[in-house]
Amino acid sequence: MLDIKLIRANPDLVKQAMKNRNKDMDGDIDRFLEIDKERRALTQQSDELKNEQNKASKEIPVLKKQGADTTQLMARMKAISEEIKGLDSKLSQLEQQQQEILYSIPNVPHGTVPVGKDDSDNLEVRRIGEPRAFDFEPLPHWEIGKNLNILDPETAAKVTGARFHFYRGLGARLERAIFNFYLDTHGADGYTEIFPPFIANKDSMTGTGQLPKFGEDMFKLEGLDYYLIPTAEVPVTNMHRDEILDGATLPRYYCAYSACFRAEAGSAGRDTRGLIRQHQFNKVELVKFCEPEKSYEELEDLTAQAEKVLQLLGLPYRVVSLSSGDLGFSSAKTYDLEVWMPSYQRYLEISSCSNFEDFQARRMAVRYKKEQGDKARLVHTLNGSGVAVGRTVAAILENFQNGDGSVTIPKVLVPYMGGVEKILAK
RNA sequence: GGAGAGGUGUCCGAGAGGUUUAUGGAGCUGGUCUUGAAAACCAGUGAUCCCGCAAGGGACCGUGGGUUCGAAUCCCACCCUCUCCGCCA
Repeated sequence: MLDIKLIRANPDLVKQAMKNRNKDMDGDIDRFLEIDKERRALTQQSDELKNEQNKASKEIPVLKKQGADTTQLMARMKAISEEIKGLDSKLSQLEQQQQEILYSIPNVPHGTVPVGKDDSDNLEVRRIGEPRAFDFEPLPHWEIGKNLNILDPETAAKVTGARFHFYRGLGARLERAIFNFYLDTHGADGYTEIFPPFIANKDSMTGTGQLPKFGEDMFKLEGLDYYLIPTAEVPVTNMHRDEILDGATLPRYYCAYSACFRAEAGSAGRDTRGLIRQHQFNKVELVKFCEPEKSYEELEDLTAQAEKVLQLLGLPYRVVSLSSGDLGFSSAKTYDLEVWMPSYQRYLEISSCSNFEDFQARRMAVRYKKEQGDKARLVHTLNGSGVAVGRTVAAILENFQNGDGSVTIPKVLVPYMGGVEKILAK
């Protein structure tokens, strides 16, 4: 949610920012400003009447004690009370309309974000590692998984439906090894480990920006205002909703494992094979709360933290800065980490690290005070995948496959695999 | 799931239709006293949000409705916490 004052003071800046996102919102913004004007005028009227009402409420008992007749005054107050009721109901209507528009406006991209229409305008920032030259024909991970009997989408289709997987044996163990390795690595670097609920309520989903706009991408529990979380970002960021944090405790770093659930109504037909696009997948998420002045420094640091695990695994990847047209709704700036996938013959997103500035904090009312007695200010929130686990399995299977059909386990994972160094072909 | 109790400012805690635009503590800030500290005493402060250049005004006692000239206080619905019982990993 943007600052109303920013829209009021700088409507053209916001309009241009939306155009950079490929969204013409001129009409919405103009309507927003009209409502704002009317709302403020009515607020003033209502406040004046309430002032009169408050004064009368104090006079009436005094007059009564003196034995004076208050019927005439009370009759007049009755009329004022009706008038206030009318104004306030009109006001709450206006507020709701204004809120609706406000919730539909995405964040303003940061000045360093490349302006562009979609992912083809994303800017490659750096490339780490070399895609491997195979001396045999590499297989896609779903075939490797089938050959090694460690990935089983068919049984999952029977038990649940399309876009779910059973992992079996060393495959299941590999999944578990990866997120344990991620948690340990981030934990050692100062991120407090969190194990969150996998279900969150409507207020939380609104706080991080999934609602009201993207409800159809989520699984909602029948008859309840509860949703399966699409990412641990939701419960972890909402931990501090409606709180005023002590500035001395900032920045705060959290890491959390969770299963993630995505309905992804619009993605039918894409990446239908393998682990790339599932309704349920595992992810370790990094979340930060910090002072506004530090958030871009923290974004670089957060991105480096996510990169660290890819480097330790030895996976080749690149970092891209998303263009204004490809940026997520709540984000002011995002770096994607893309891992090399031999079967796709290109880099594929495995992590997304974003600075939301105060966009989420304003929705959630997360503030801080640097010193006691200071005015409360909104924090900046950031998060990034550190990183997606299912896609890591896919990347490991493909990048570290051998000519004999086996897959070599990266050294850092061997202890987590109970000493297993290779998954051998049957 | 059943029964009971309760949600008030940073914390504890009063208040049960009208001089409460929330009593009183604790805390915090400053001071007196003291070699220094503690204690005691004095004064100040009292969350947060909205409108306004300001003066000022308004909102806020779990949330949302309602009754009333007037609601923390009465009524209705919902949410949450605690205790006991049941069930369960």
